[in-house]
Amino acid sequence: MRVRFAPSPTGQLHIGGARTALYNWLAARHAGGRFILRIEDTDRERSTPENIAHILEALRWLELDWDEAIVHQTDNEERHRQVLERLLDEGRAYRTTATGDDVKAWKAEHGAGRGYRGTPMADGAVRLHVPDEGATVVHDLIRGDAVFQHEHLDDPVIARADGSPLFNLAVAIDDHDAEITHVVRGEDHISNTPKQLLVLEALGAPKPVYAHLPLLHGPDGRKLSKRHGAASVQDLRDAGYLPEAVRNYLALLGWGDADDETLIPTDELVKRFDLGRVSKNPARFDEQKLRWMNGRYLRGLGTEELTRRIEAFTGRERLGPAVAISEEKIQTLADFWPLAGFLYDGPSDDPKAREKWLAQTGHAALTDARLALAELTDWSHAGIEAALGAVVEARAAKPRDVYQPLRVAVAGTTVSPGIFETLSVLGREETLRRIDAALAAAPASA
RNA sequence: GCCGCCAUCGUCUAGGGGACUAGGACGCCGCCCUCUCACGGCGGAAACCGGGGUUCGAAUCCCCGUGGCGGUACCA
Repeated sequence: MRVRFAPSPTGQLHIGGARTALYNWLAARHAGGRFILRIEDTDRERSTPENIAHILEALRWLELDWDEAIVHQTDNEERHRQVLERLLDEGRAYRTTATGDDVKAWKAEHGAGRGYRGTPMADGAVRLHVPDEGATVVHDLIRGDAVFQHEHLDDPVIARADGSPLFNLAVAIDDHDAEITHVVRGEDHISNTPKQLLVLEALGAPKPVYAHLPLLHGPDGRKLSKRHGAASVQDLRDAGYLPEAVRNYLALLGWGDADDETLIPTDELVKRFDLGRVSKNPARFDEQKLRWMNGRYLRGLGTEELTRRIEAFTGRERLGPAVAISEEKIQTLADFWPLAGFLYDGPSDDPKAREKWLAQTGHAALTDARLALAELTDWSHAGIEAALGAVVEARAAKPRDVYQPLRVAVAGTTVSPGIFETLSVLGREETLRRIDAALAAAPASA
């Protein structure tokens, strides 16, 4: 099996494109085949080196490795032109200056469902002759056979008037030259397929098997865009998702096997993946499920590895202790700093929290807690818990009435890792300093 | 308009004529755990687009309708 992922570098790698790449990669790895990367840069207006770099970066981040030298479609232009000449010489293609309006006019005369047939001219764009009789059948692993009656098909334009090859010509030739056996791509290409098949046929080339993937939509069923939050692989990375979680989630967006498992590590995905089991209906990208899944992967990493990832993500160092006490509370790498950053950068400022928890009884409870902590000799999770437990008991208070003021004093907010863990990581000195600052800022009389 | 693809809980899906009182996962709701937020555990609500066939029997097969999507470029 030889498959290819052939993005056109007109922007960042979108999530839909990432899934297409993943399915190609999974199919190749599953079969022990080859995964080839081809950049379709024949659209010179929109294809830029920056965009190519973005795509490669995204694929590397996803850890989808390709097996052969990257093919740039523009590098094959000579070959495309040669084939074009041959097609023209053999009378399988012709030139015509007919414009879109001409085609429309032609159809008004011959019927809307009738495929356009032009008259050969001395110059103009090149169109491929489509026979009037018969049909081209697309054999699709996912959908079965799709039949395209030739009478409905327009003679497709395969090159510009200047002889530069167009998409449907270039793709067919490149797939053939690269000996691609399975073309796995988005469903939006399904109606291009008969055109490419016709080119292949004119060339006398063998035909690959196709697998047209259902499209990916946003949560509202519309085209996925930045409006929905993450739309590109870069967005996903910046949002703190793990590549292994993204692979797992994307694999399940449009594919599932009989086992019904949800958490499937990549090596297992490779073992189970089957193009024939890809779903036919379009899927919506639902970030909630990705978040959940990412949390599971994140917690499965182990504290040490998770710390490395969070340090790389935040650009901060020595986060180990904070990561250890935050692990079970975060879903993404990006969740960490808002939750535990106060340990390093000082309490955040939440006036509402201070108002609610540091006035009157809160102030008194905090004062008692400070006393107990100041004399505590065993500054450990257990020691802190025992000391504060005694304060709760002595005040005949609810635990939260002692712990929340403390939390607000050291973290500045009402949400943080466990209070005993937090204090033990913070250390006695820093803890007392923060309590004093909180006490001073919110006098008991206030 | 024309050509084509698709149609199971809100979402992703399992289901390939009887095993379906339609299963799982996310999300949602409730309970438990609990110092906050989470994590975890337990339980619950929630779907076969409509109509015709075929068949002893249809979520599963066929047809029609409806709806959604894609294509319809001298873009890819």
